[in-house]
Amino acid sequence: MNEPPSQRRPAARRRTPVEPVAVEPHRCTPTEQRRLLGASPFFAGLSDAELAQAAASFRQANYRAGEVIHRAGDPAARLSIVVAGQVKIARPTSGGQDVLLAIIGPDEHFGSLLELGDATYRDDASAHTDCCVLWTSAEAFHALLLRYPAAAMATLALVAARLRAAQETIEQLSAYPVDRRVAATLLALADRMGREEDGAILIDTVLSRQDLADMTGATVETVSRVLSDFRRAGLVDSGRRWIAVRDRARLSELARRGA
Amino acid sequence: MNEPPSQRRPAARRRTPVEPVAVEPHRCTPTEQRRLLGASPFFAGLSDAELAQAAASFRQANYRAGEVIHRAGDPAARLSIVVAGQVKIARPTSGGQDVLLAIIGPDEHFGSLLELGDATYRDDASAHTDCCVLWTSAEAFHALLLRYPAAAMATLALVAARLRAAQETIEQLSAYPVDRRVAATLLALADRMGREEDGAILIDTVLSRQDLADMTGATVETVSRVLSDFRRAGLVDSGRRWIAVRDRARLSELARRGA
DNA sequence: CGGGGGATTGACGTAGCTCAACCCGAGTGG
DNA sequence: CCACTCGGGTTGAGCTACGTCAATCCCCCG
Repeated sequence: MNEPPSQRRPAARRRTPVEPVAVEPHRCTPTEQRRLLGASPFFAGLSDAELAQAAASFRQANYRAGEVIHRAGDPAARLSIVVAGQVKIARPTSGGQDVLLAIIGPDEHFGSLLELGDATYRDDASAHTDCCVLWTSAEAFHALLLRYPAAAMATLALVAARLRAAQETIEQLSAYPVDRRVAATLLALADRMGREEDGAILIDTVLSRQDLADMTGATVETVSRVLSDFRRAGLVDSGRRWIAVRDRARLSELARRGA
Repeated sequence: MNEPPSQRRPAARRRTPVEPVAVEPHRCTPTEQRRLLGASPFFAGLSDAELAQAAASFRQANYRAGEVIHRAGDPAARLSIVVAGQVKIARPTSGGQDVLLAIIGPDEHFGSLLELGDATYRDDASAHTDCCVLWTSAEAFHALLLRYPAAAMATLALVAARLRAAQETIEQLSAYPVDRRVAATLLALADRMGREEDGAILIDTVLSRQDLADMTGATVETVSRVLSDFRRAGLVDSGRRWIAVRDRARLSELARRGA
C-alpha cells in the first residue's frame, strides 16, 4: 500500500483500458471456410460432403472498421454470415438520425432473407470493427435452406430470437424512461460481449455515446448525462468509446424497476 | 337535394357505422379443419394424406371477445393458428400499461415457437373479437416443421415478416413524434383490414383509443387529441371504437414527412 | 331513463430535446 | 518529443412535446 500518487488511478479511470481490437484481414482457405460454416449454427450437423457443397456458394469479404457494406435502398442481393469482427446494422430515419438496430457478431447473419421479399435493403450495414464475412446470394441461400431443413430450422431459431429482442426493445421504447433503457442496453451488451476486467465487466467493443444513443432512441447529450449519473453512483465506469459495468446487480435492479 | 335536416348527418358522422362483427362460435368438422390448415400458408402444398396427418395434431378452441387465451408468465405450451376472428397480443409492462404488439388475424400464428426456447409466454393473448383458433403443442409443431420443410420455410417467412414490422415500429418509436406514429399505424391498419365505406377506408375492427395508444406508445389523451386534429383536418373520421381513413394520400404524406 | 365506459378537452408539470459553450485525450505532423 | 488539432464527451440553460390529473361529455346498454 501507500503507492506513489502518480501510480494511483483516479476514482473513475478515464484512460482507455483495452479496446484497440484489430482483426487483421485474414484470408481464409476454402478448408477454413468450410470449418467456419460447419461451426456456425446454420450448417451444424451437415456431413463433410454436404458442407463442402454448401460452402461452395459462399464467398469471403473483408472490411475495415467504419467501411460501408451496403446502404439502405441498395438492391438486396446478399445474405452474409459474420465470421470475425462485428457489423453494425443501422436504419436511417427521415430526420437524419440513425436507429441502431443491431450489432452483429460471429456466427450471426445479416442482409436479405429471400423470405422477406425485400427488393432493397432497409438498413445500412457497416463494419463496426474490422471484420470478415462470408456471403452468398439471397437466392442461393434460399436454395440451401430448402435443401437442408436443419439449416432452415436454425435460421428460423435465429430470426425468432431477433424478433424476441425487437419486441423487448419495443416494450422499452414504449414504456420506460431513458435511464432504464440505457441500463437495460448496457446489461444486454455486457452479457453478449462482456469481459472480466478487474472487478468490472468491460463491454468488449468500441462503443461511442452516439452508438448508445442510437440504440436507445435518445440523444447523445441525454445518454452522456445518464452515464455521468451512473458513474457517480458507482454503477459503471466509462471513458472515450468504452464502458464497463461495475455493479451489475444494482444496474439490473434499475433496469427492471426504475430509479 | 334539400333533405330534411333530421336526415343529414353531421360533418363528422359519430354513430357507429358498422362494427358489430360477431363470429358465431362455429365448431368445424375434422374435414373443415383440414381444409383450413391446407389453405393456411403453413401447410399449403401438402398432399391430402400429409394434411390429414398434420391436422391430427391440432385441436380447436373458440373464444368470446375479450376472453383471455393466455397470460404472460404462463408456461408456454401452445402454438396456435387463428382461423377466424382476431387475437390481441399485448405485453404487460412494469408500469401497468400495456404494449400492444400485434393483432393476429386469420392464417397467422401466435404462441410459442419451440425455437424461441421460451419457458413461459412473454405476452398476454386475448380474443380481440370472437374468434376460433387451431392449436397444437409447441413440441408437436416443432416436429411438424422438421417433417415438412415447406412448413418450416413458410413459418420462417411469417416470422421474418413480423421481425420487419417490429423493426419498423422501433424506428417509429425511436425517431418520430406521436402524430406520425398514429398516422402510420392507421395506414397499416387500413391496409391490413380496411373496407371501403362510402368514400373512406373503414378500419374493420373494434379499435378503442386505448388500443391505438398501446400500439403507438402514447397515452389515451394524446391519441384522442391527435385524432381530433386529424378529424378537423379531414384526414380521418372516427367515433366510439371505430376509425376510418378519409384522405389516405395526405395521411400517408404526414406519416412519411411529418406535419 | 339512468348508469357506465369510452372519448374529449383543459390546465399544468416535466423528461428529454435543442442549442451552445467548453473540456480533454489521442493521433499527427513538424 | 512537443504542440496542434480534432473528434468525442460533458455540462448548462432554455423550450416543448407529451404525460398527468381532472372535469365533462356522450354513446350505448340495460
